[in-house]
Amino acid sequence: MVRIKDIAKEANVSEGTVDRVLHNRGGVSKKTEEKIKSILERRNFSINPVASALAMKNNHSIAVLIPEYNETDSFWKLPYLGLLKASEEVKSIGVNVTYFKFNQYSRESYLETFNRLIETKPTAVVLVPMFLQETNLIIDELKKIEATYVFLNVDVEGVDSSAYVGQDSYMSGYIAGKLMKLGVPNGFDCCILQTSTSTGDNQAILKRVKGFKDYFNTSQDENVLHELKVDSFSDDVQLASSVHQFLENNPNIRGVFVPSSRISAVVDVLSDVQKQSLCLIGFDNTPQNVACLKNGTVLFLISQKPFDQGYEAVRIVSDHLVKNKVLKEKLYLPIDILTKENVDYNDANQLMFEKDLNQ
Amino acid sequence: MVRIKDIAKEANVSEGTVDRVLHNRGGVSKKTEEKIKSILERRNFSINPVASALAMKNNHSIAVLIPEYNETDSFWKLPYLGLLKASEEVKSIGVNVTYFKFNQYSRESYLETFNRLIETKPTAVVLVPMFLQETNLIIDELKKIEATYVFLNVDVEGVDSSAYVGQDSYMSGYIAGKLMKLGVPNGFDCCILQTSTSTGDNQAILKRVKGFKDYFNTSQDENVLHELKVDSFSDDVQLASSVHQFLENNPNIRGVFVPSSRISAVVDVLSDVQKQSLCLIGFDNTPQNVACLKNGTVLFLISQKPFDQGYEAVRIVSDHLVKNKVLKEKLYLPIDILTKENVDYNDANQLMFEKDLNQ
DNA sequence: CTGAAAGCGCTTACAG
DNA sequence: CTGAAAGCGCTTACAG
Repeated sequence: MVRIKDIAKEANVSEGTVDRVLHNRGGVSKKTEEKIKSILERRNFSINPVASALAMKNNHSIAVLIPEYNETDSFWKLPYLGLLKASEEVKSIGVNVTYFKFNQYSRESYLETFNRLIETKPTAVVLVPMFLQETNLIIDELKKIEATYVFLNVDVEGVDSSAYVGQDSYMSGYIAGKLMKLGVPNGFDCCILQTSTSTGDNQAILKRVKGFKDYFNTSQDENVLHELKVDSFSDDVQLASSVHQFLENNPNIRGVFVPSSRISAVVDVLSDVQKQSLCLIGFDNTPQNVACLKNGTVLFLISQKPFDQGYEAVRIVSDHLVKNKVLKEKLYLPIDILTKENVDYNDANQLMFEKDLNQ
Repeated sequence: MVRIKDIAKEANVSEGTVDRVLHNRGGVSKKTEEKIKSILERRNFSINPVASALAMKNNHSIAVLIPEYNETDSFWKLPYLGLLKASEEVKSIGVNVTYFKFNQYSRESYLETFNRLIETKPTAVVLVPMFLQETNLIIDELKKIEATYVFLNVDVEGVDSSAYVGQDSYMSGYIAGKLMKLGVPNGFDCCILQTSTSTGDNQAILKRVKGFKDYFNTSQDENVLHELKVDSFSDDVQLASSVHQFLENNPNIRGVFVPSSRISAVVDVLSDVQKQSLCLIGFDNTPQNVACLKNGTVLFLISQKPFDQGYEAVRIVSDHLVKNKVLKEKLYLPIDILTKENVDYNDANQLMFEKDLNQ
């Protein structure tokens, strides 16, 4: 390993001078600068980030603003684990990550939690921008203190952000459309099943639906596309009656697309015959959905790679803070197509990390 | 931040003694040990990994034995880039990675390159075990020097290894079978198209074919499965004549499965009508294959995630060396289903890394 | 069983 | 414009 000391000796200068050209701090004569640069190049020098971090007492801090999760509402667990994994890794380059969890159904909680966050004066912020109006307030604050901030999982249009880490929702819906066409025999119909009320991550769902429809409309085969809106996925009885009535009225339907993460709720209210005859496609690898995939009722799930989203968000921000890498505006994660057969292979990384956690 | 120095002062001992109890190095009286431990606890001390890494001069070395690549035969480029990315990251925890490239068609090159590698006395080795007999010799050597070694991309049965990073080939073929069933209308036939001669990664291909057939046999629909073996994918003229003759003799065929990475060669010899009417499914996201996916001739590609394979191999070995994490025996990477629509999102990581390289 | 000191490779004042 | 020296927090011999 080539050290600054080695470069300095070869150039007949002090280590301080090498450091000055390495970081463009100026105050070095053109001549020595050139000389040092050429030696740097030739010896293929690269700074030792560990020593650098130690000397600088690198105390970058990333604060994360993310919804809390629990047993029944566990979607945010996976992004959180991904964040945690990256946090552990970046510790060794002097980056400290702290978490602030809010209630995703409460604007007050969102804002209040952010206020606690901002008091810690982080150098960068990773946030899930749940509520548009409040997010605008937050962004104003962040700009004031000149913090880098990246959006995680939810991309808000019309709001500047340093970067976004998540999925291209439109395209993921488009792909769901393609898979649906494959799963439903020609001449039969499909439907899109969603709630009529809006929830937090509505934005993504709207885009998925748009993508899905667009695929249907551009494709030449003629399958009719119906739409069913229900009040809630949580009220079993009502959901059951809406779905059954709808399917009776439209006996030609052979495919159901659920653009939210709640397809398992739909499966729960279907009869065995319906499970057999319908091609079901949904989103997100929640435990419940994965169970439906494995028992064969759901044919495909599109995964957002939530674990990876969290992981990448912390990584790119760290690399930006420590190594001055440019933040990519949009970091779109893979659109995973999950089937019964490949789902178990899909989160080796995440499983390994969870295992480590329990040790 | 609480430092060792602070703990030492409070306990009226030297920093060295605190270090001894932190790492259970022994040689500390029961009494002082207890005292220090309680202070550690109370002050909620945790070691600064940056300083630790620097002081330890962590000088682990990983040597990688991997096939070389070039323009036409570029499969190994992606694993290499993945290895490179991880190498950069683990530098900061004191791990150095060096590369040794061999000619994948020459046993002599394989063995001779390994001999050069072993002279550098690496603490761990990542290798692509191309030739069975030679691999056995290599493993013997590695055991002698007690080096950790992990297999990359190719898993060799009947040979001990510390770990394997790659795909579950059988299952990936099985999934190809499932997708083929979706793409081919009921009542029509399919065929598996492969070379009759064996090549290096034959093992994987055999397992894919087995998986594919198994899916066909367990599924209730009746599509007949044919097989066509050709001499080589490189001889266009001959390939064209074999394929055309075969398709004429079996006009009922609507799907072609190519279990190697060469489906693009098959596409090149098909007529426009054939391209239209056949459902084509292949392996690996080589540039040529991706082009076929994008222009719509190939419906699905199964990806091995070659970039990630390289990346993970270096990461797990590093974590093993530095953090004493146990090596997972089999690290199966996701079985990616690629379509025209999602292929561009699939290697954001790899593309970002390539961009960084060029800066 | 314990301490004092040097060193890991880089950065940061300070002096000139 | 440049150098010498101290320091980041931990680890490693070495001496006792």
